Amino acid sequence: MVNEKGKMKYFSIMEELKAKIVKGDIKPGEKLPSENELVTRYQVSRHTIRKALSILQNEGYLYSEHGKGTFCSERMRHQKNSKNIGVITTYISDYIFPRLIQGIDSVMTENGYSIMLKNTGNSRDKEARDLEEFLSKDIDGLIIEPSKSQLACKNIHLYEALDQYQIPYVFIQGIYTELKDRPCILLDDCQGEYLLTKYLLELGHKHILGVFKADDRQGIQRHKGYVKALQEGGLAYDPEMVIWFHTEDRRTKPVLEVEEKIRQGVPLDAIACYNDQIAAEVIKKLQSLNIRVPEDVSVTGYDNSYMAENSIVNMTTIAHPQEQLGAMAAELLLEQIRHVPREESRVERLIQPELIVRESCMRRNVRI
Amino acid sequence: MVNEKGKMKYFSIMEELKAKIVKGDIKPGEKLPSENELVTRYQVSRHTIRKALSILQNEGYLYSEHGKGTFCSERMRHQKNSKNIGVITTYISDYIFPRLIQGIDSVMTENGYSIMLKNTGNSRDKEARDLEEFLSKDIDGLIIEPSKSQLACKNIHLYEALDQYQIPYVFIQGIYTELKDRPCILLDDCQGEYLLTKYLLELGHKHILGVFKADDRQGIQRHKGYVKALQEGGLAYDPEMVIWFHTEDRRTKPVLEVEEKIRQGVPLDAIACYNDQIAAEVIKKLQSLNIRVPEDVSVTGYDNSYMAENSIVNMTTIAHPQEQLGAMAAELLLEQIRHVPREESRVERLIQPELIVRESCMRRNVRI
DNA sequence: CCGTATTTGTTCGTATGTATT
DNA sequence: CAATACATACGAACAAATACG
Repeated sequence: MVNEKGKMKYFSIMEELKAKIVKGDIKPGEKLPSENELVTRYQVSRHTIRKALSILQNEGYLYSEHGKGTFCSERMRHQKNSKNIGVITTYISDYIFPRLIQGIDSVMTENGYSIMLKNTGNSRDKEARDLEEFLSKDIDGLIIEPSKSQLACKNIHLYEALDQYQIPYVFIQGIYTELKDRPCILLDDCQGEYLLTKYLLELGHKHILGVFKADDRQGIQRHKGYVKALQEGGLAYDPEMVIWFHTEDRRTKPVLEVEEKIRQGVPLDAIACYNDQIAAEVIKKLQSLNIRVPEDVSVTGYDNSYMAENSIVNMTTIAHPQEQLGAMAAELLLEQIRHVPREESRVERLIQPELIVRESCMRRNVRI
Repeated sequence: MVNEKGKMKYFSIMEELKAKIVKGDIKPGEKLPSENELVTRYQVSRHTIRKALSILQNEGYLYSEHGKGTFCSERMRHQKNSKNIGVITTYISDYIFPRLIQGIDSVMTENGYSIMLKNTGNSRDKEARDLEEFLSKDIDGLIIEPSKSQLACKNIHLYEALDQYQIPYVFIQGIYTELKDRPCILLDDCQGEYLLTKYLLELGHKHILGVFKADDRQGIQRHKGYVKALQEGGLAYDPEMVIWFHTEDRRTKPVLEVEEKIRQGVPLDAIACYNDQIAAEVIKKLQSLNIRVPEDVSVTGYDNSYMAENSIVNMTTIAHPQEQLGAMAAELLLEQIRHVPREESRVERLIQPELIVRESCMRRNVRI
């Protein structure tokens, strides 16, 4: 009772038709092939076709008229000027999120827009559901923080649907490689980690352990900056000195592997962490191992979050202008909504990082 | 193809079942006869029965479980069906807000709702604008954290408008006295501050300075608990030992007045602060005055926010189940949307506080 | 206006799959 | 394991609305 995709026939037919409608292959008001045509096309019974169609009718994608045919609903076309915009973030944490939203909100409220909020938990499937949800509602624009931005995007068709409906959207923090040309506000993460690593090198560190996230753009870029600084500093890049982690194991792997390296006796005098959160956990772990920060090991964070300023050891980190980022994204989206051409855009799209020096790093006395 | 009543078989069967549900002959949660039983009862084919049932399922009257049966829904059909709900908070800070929203979001998303977010900056005028905005949009319900909940409410007419449009709403954190009977999720702030103050008294403190917010319910309630504990402990309540502040001067007044009291030489061995944020600032100020916490002065916070755990001194505070509060508010709102009567409500509305003891308080040696 | 073909709507019968008890 | 109940699927027939020559 299952087809090759492991789903019910009526369900996959329904999905296929829905995708065509969402993408615009079937346009509002257009007549669908008759039930009998669909029967021969899909090689299923009429009953199965009718089941698929009835779902789409219930969801409002289709309507049918007795004796005439089945048609794509008009109501699926979006009325502009709902004065709503959507925001999709990865997490609703107390880490970056609040100030980001604050920045978006202040600009958007000022311009008379309301914000609809969704989050993905950094899951692609949830992102797809959120996008479909927003596509079915009336929004004038969308700000999206991509989920797992470094992996190939499965949701391209949904973004293409946004294009088709002329709903502008702006990426923040990261961008899918398949959608590189879309408007986007990024932090120069490569440069940021470069500054941090260079700073560590200048303090005389020789064995800098890197801890980076493998499944988002930020992680890859920060790693790049780390490598660049090492090479400029004349130190060989050693893959053994880098710990990679993913969203799923972020709470355990980084700290455990740092501990492992130390137990193995790997020489290290500094740890460059993916962000403040990881840095805070690493510092706690080091202290529990009776390793002092910064006296024995220097640690750097990233983002300049509250943790960087309110932890046991105040961290050297990179400023993350969270609120500004939100405000800039909002302004860029407003430009898109107002069809301001690229040349006239007044929104800077690459934010330059700024090194914040606090007390988590200390000069090493280098003996030769 | 018409029966004696001039209607389709499936249609009249559907109507007959619907009438039974509406009348109460079939009660919520009750199991319907199996499809085959209905087949023999109505003398129609199983397909016809399924067609009738599927309509009622789509309208939300019924749901069916594979292998178990078909059941009458708990929920009644909602007329408004935008599947949007509004949330109005006072601030979008990284203090309470993120986890609160997280709790609301997880419940609401699970039930197919989208969240529209607005914040007031604790301003009544902004709250009025937000309410008007939501009234003009299509929302099925509203969760509101009142702004300056202790002052007389100027926006009653807007809440009455919500009543008129039958848009249910739920208050969190506080409630306007004029709207006391409305559904609401509160923390027992009086009891919370009572626990803290009692704890301080048990540690032998005799001069407990209170710092409270004057313009919201929480501040007033916490002050009440503070007074209650003092009186039970046999200490006279001294208004001079309480610092009141408002939203507008929250960033400066509390710390300045604490400093002032100390310079005046007012004897004090403990400070009970309105929340962790104030406590953190007070601790910083005390340390800058070379007063040690907790050796010289004990300090308590409130909310058990990240600050309580990640500051220079880990604070004794009251747990604020932020995420749970959000989830409970969301569930209460769903009950309102589904017209669940008060007696059948399964949402607790007063959250009991829990004392979290950390290192910001220390026993005093009392000499007599 | 009529007749025919097309298209959706309703109904029945039958068989098999799968979850629950 | 068997019985029960819902889920999916195919086939067939006829009704009712519509389109078109």
